[in-house]
Amino acid sequence: MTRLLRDFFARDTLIVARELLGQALVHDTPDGRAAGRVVEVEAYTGWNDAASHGHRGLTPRSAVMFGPAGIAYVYLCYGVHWMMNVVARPEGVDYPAAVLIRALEPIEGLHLMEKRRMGRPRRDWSNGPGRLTLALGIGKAQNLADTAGSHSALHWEQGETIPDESVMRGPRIGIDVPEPSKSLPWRLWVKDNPHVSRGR
DNA sequence: CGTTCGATGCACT
DNA sequence: GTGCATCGAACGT
Repeated sequence: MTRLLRDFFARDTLIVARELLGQALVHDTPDGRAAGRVVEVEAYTGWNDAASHGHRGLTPRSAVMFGPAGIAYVYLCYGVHWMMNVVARPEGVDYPAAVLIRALEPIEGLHLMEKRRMGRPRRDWSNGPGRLTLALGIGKAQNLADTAGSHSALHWEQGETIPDESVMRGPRIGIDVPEPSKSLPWRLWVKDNPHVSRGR
């Protein structure tokens, strides 16, 4: 198994988002290991991205998006759901950027994932940003974790390469559209994969 | 199948 | 005080 290290994340945000498709997100916990293949992501990047938490400048919450690539940005949404991002940006630039992980295909620790998802059907274990964090046991404690460290409990392992013809792109989900930047096609997913989120 | 709507914590104004 | 990068229960087809 080959881990994805700093160099992978220290590149253009859209390149990282594209290449994250097909890679494995792995979390080792006292309960065991659980892992899923990335099948859906969203990029949030740059000063002009009005949908990005970094858009309004550096705040206590968004500071991580201005920091080193490979660090996890985990935050609570709607008071209920934890969302996981990974900081992705070339070195030597100063804008905020991260990739939101929106859906995984379960590949390891299936028993553990089923337990964490309380017996729901397998297809619903990790087909949404708030669901995959439950399935992998990711929460507040993983915010600021270094996913690119060579011994990190939360990390990435090299998976399959998704061919260009299987990569679909469209507007990001759950954001209002008035600002032009919000309709950018920065949601990427694997074509026809049943574990992609439904989107509302 | 589909749609609606309440839950819920916290960063930010 | 306001507004979310959502989910799942509950209801109507």
